Amino acid sequence: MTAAIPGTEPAGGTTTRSSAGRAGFCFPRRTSAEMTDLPKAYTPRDVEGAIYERWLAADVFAPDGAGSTAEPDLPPFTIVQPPPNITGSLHLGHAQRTAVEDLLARHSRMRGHATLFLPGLDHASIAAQFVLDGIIAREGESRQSLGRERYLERMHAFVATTREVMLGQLRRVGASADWDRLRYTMDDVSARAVRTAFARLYADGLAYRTEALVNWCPGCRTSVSDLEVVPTPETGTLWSVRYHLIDGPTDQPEPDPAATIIVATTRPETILGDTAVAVHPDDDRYRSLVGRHVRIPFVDRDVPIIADDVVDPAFGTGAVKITPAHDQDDHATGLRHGLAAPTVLADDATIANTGTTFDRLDRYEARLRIVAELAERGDLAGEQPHEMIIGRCQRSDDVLEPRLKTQWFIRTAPLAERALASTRSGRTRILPDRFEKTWEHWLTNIRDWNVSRQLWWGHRIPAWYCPDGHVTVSPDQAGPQACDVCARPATDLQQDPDIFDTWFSSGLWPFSTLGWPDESPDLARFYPTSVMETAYDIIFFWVARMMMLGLQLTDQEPFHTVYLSGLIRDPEGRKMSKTKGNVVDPLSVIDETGADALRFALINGATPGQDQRFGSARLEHARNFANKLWNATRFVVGARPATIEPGAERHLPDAGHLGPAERWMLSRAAATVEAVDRAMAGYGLGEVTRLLEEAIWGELCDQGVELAKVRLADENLPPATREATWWTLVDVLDTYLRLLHPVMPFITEALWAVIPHRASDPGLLIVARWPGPRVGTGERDLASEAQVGAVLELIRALRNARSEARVEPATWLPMEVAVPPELVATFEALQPAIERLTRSRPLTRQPTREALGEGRTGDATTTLSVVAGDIEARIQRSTDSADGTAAAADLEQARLRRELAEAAGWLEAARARLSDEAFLAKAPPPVVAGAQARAAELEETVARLQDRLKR
RNA sequence: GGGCGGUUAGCUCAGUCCGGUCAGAGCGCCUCGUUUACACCGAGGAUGUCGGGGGUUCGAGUCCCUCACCGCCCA
Repeated sequence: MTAAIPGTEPAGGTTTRSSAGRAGFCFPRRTSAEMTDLPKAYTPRDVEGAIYERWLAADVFAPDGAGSTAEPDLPPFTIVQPPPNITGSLHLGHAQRTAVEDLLARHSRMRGHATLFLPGLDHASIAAQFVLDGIIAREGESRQSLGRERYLERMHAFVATTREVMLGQLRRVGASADWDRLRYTMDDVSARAVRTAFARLYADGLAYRTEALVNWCPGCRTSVSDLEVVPTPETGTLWSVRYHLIDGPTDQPEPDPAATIIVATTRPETILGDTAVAVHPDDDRYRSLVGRHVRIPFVDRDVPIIADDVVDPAFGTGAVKITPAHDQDDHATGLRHGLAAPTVLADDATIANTGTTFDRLDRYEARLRIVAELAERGDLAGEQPHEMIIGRCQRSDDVLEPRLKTQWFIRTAPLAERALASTRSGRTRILPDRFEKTWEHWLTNIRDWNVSRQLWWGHRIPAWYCPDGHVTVSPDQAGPQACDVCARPATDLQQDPDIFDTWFSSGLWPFSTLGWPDESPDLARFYPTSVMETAYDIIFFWVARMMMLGLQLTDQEPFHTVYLSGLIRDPEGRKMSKTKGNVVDPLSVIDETGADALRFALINGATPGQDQRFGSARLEHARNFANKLWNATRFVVGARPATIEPGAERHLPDAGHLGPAERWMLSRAAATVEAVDRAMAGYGLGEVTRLLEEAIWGELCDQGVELAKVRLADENLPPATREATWWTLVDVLDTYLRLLHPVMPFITEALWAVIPHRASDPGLLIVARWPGPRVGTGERDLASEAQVGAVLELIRALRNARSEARVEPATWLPMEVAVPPELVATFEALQPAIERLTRSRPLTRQPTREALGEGRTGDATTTLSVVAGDIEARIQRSTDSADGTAAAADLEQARLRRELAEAAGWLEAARARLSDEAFLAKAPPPVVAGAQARAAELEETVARLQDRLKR
């Protein structure tokens, strides 16, 4: 079995085993000499690309791929990726979400579920147009100058390039997605789903077309939904304008210069569209004026003074102008009072159709001119700064205009009701659950959803209008044959020029990706999906609409769990944004530290729904952890006893030859499996990484390996003993590589390839089994954990004492130790390791504490006393060196006094507790017993320390 | 105005659901150290009245009330 292929080579190496399923994508087995040729430091760059290629070649991503090891009896697991916008490149937030999704997918795959991680991209109509408009503007072109057809050609070319960039990024992050099922919100299947969905909603009376006040963005030249309005506090001006009264609408040619009513407004330019002045019905100041009329300046329109409850008498003068076509509240007032609603703003927010000299002026310029002219006429009664909230466009930041438009709306009330029922009943669960409150509030107050967009890039609304105004909605790609109402031929019909809000196709995503509206095999098998992962800031855009449309159109919850990630912020806690210049490119991070480190760093700090700051410290820590794991594996692989053949098939360590340290390691690994399973079950992903870091770095590397080294190096031990130790290390390492794989897929796959496997293992870790009953590390062994734990505690205490006494770390000193009977066997078995780790030689075990010899080597000035639990030890300092000076004795005395003070403090607290009769009477017995045991232990420790200090 | 989250070691954060060795981790800092896996390392150390106040309880970062500050969402 020779395979002199460097570890960094991609696929193509020989395999040592011949199971048909794994041939061709197995890492080459190497001889011992070659194994230790693993580079000293982990260089992700050298392995990640090759490993990803290997996964692809093995066809392990797809639930039904050739390399799949899914068990047919288990239900499938589906996670449909919320598609990122195709407008450019992925940012850290995308990387984080992909890491979480991929983690869930890999975990489920290893547990034997047929796992579909379905990737996709979103056409993002308004966002994409915004980006493309910027690009063509630099070429001196515009949407209008190109025309719809050429504009869309440009768009297709643009997204063709960004698409490849983004898919490349997803692969670099390590997404184990089924690329053959890659979907795009503008592909043919999605288009058909959109048409069908809309036609069904229309047929069910849930889609309707009406003239209504919409949020209009003059920059984007389209309406936007309520969700896309960003309320922005600004300091504006509140102008007071004098309106002149006339006796009636027609009978008085000129207003009375003396009789006026003063209205307050922040938007003087909309005066041109005023159709009333409103006051509160109970406002005595104006009671007599209600029913009279005023003449609107510039347009000379005579309008009534009306009384309405919505007017706040405390606002401004208590009288307000009413502009139904350009203000949400005024619109409602206008409807109540049957007022006309003349539109005075064009799509680009210039003044229009007023017949005044202000026509074609921009809204802000018109405002200034109007204010100036009012002042000139003496009708400006005052102006003052005014704090207000104005709506801006989420995309372009333009100030939005309420405008009357005829558009399509989705009736949300019945849909929201079903979505609420799902979460209330627990059929769909939102994590963290506090977001269910937000969810409730939003869905109970939801308004109808405006889905028309006056854009070009997106799904065209499949509605046709005949010259008589009849509406025909058709799901057919070719459109209707004839008008549904009057049967006019299709040639007489005009399709609605508008497209759908992007989020309409997003709402269909969990099932349109699986073939809906067809009853496709994928839909039958993978729908409803399992988990929807997304950032909490788009719970309404995405999750709510998927739930509403999913329930309405498929009669099923589209997913049973919603996992809401927090947002990634910069080290100062600010949102990352291009304008702030604090965005981090995930690819540059991956280039520097590897995808695994990035993933670990992103998941390590993650608590569901909680934002996290991301900085280099976190990342370096993750990289160091990867390197630690790399080197631990390097050690294990290189430490193979000569009696084990290179490439030998893996088997469990021989129980008869296990020492305490081995049993401890196996038990700790079993404990970690349990803890990780618990954390995973609760989606505590950050907890998973913490557990694994502690188990791998804190236990296996810092303690397990250190204990094992001594046995492995001991030529006097029988081969079977050393073999058992090595197989233990292999077994534990194998377990941890499996547990860590969903978080750090590349390095674990690379390392797993160089440790021995069982015949039943597949050739790749990605499809190997998650540790558990079938592939476990055995049972917990609590006795071994406690005994070895006591010895580890002794080692810590000895090192501590030496360090505090400023003993040179390299100095070997004689030690005597008294060990309680129940620990003797463990102690003796670990004695060589204890000697080595504490630099104690010769180490003499005394039968009792009393036998610990003061008298043997001298007095207290040359002895360090160590008390660790039930074990007590004396380190004999050499009298012929500086260690034996009076200064050293002082240090020892000081150390003992400190330890005594600490123990005495604890003891005092414990006694106080036990002397509290209420505690004894009311606390549960186990707690009392625990307190008593602790007090006894502390008494013993205090006594021993006092004893040492007396001598 | 309503709702939610945060406030724990110099910094970044776990721990709060299910009250009793929970006062933790990493980074930073200090002291040592080239023991053949790893200096992307090891051994050791210092630092916190767990935001303030009140309450419940034998016992409270942990439960309740209240206040303050920071942030987010909704209106």
